[in-house]
Amino acid sequence: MVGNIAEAKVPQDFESLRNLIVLRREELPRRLAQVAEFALEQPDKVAFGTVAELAGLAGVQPSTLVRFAQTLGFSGFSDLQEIFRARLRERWPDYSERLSRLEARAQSGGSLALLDGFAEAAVASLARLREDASAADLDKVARILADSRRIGLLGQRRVFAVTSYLAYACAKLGIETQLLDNRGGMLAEEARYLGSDDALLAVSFTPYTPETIEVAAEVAARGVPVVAITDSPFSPLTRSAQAWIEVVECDYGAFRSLSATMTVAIALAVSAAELRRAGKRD
Amino acid sequence: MVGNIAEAKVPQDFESLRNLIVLRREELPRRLAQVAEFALEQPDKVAFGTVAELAGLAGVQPSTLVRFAQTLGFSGFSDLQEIFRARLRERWPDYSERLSRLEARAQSGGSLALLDGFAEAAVASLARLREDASAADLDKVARILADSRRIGLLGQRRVFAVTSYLAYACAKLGIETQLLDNRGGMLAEEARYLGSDDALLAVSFTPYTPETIEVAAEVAARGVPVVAITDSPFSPLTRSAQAWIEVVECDYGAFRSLSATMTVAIALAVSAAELRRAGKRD
DNA sequence: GCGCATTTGGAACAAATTTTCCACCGGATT
DNA sequence: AATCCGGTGGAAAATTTGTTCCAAATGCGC
Repeated sequence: MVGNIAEAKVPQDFESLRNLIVLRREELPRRLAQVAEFALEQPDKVAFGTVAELAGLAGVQPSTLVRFAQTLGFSGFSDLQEIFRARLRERWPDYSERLSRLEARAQSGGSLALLDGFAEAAVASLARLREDASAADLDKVARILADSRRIGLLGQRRVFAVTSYLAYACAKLGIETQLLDNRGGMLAEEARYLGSDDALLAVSFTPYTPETIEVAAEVAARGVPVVAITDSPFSPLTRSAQAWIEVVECDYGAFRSLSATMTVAIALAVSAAELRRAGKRD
Repeated sequence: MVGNIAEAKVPQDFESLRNLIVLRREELPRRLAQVAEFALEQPDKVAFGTVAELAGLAGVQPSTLVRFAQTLGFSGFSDLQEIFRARLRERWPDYSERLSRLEARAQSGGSLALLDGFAEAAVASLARLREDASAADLDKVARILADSRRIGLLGQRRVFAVTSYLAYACAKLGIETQLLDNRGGMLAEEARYLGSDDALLAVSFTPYTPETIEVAAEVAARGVPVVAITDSPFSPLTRSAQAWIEVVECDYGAFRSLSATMTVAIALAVSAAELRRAGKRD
C-alpha cells in the first residue's frame, strides 16, 4: 500500500506540495526522508534532472524517487516533477491560463466581464514588459531621439494612437515632432522632409502595415536614424532600425492591449527630454 | 550537410543563441523559420517540452525541430534545449534578489527607471479601475452606443489617442464612427452632422479642453445622446451626458497614464458591438 | 516545361528514461 | 530465536523520447 488513503488530494502546485512534504517529513522512512530533504533544498535541480541523475545527487536509488512520488500520491515521478517544472515556468502566475479562464467568463456576461478581461491583459503586458525590458535598448533609443533635431512619428492603424499620444507628449516636453499621419495619402511625402539630423520613431506590430515598413526602409536608406517599437526581432522594422524595443502585448479576445506600448512610448519621450536637458547644460 | 561550416561556433548562452537566430532568420526555409519564431516567442515552453509536444505547438514535425537545432550547429535538439533550460535556471536566482534588483534599478535612474515608474502608474490605474468600475454605468453607456446608428468620437489633446484608437477598433467591429479630430479647426462643423439617432462619446480629463465641453453641450442640446469618459462627477461633461464612466488615472511625474482609459474604451466598443449583434438576431 | 537541388513529412529505429518487480535486509513482535 | 513486515537495492521490462532515414513535395534555374 502506498501513501495514506485518507490524504485528501494530490498537490497541484508547488506551495501545497511543499507543505505536504514538510508535514509528512517525520513519518517517512529513512530514504524517503532523504529524498524529501533533497527535493526541498534543490527544487531547481529536481525540475531539470532525470531520475538517474537526481537519484545520484540525492544518494538513493532511482526506484526510491518513484516510491517517494507515489507515497505522496502521484502516479509516478514524472507527475511530481511536473510541479517542480511548473514552478519555474510560472514566474508570474500563469497569465495565459487566467486570461483564457476570463475569456470563458466573458461569454456569459456583460461589459464588466469584458473590462476585467482587457484590464487583465493590460496588466499582463505590463508585467512582461518590466520583466523583459532591456536597459541598453531603451537607453540607446532614447539617446538617438535626444540627439535628433526633430522626431518623425510613424504608426498606422492600431498604433496610430501611440504616435498621436507621443506627438502630444513631445510637444509638452519641448521636443519638436512631425506626426506622419498619412493625411491625404501623402505618407511618403511627409517623410521626405526628415533629414539626417532628424530621427524617425516607427511603431508597428503583426500584421505589419506595409506603408510603415516601406517608409521606414526608405527613410533609413537616406541616412536618417530610425528607431522602432515592434513585437519581434523578426519584424521587418528591425532591418531599418538602428535600435529597437521589443514589446509583446497580450490579447484578450480579438483585441490586443496597447498599455505596454503606450508606457514604453511615454518613458522614451521623457527619457529623451531629460537627456536633452542634460546635454544642453554642458 | 547541415548548417554552414564557416559559422564560427555554436552559442553557449541564450543571449548569443537569440542573436544567432535573429541573424539567420532571413535565410532559413519556411518551416525552420517557423520554429525560430516559436522558439523566441515561447522560450519557457521550449525549455521543458518534449520534441513531440513542442513540434505540435509550433505546428511542425518532430524532425523539423532536430533539423533546426542542427542547422544552428548543435548536434541535436537536446543540446539546443539545454540552453533554454539554463536560461530558466539562471533566471530564478531568488525571489528576494529579483525584488532588490527592481529597487536598485529604480534608484539608478535612466530610462529603465522611468519605464518602471510609468508601468507602476499604469498598473495602479488599472487596479483602481477594476475596483471602482460600475457594471450599471458600463452597461448603460454600452447600450446607448449599441443603439446608435453612428458614433461621434470626441477627444482632444491628450485623449485624442483614445478616440483615434476607438475609431480603429470600431471600424474593425463594424461600428460606424466619425472621429471628430478638429482638422482644420472645424470641430463644431464636424459635430453638426450627428443626429438624434446617432450618439456622441466624449472623453475629457482635467483640465478639460473647452472645445470638447462646448461641442458636447451643443450636441446634447440638439437631442443627440451623449455619453462620456471623464475623471470626476463634477466634470463639466457629466452635465451633457446621459451616462458616463469615471476613470481616475494615476500620474508619474508630470504625465498621467492612459492605460485605464484605453481599457475602458476598448471594453465599451466590444460590448457595444456584442449588444448590436445580439439585437440584430431578434 | 523539365530537371535539379532543397525542403518537408512521416515512419522506423535506437537510445534513454521511467516504472515495475522481486529478492534481500533489518528491526520489531511473539 | 523464529517469524513477520515494511523498507531497500538493483536489475529487468515497458514506455517514452530523440534521432535518422528516405520518399514525396516544393521551389528554382535553365
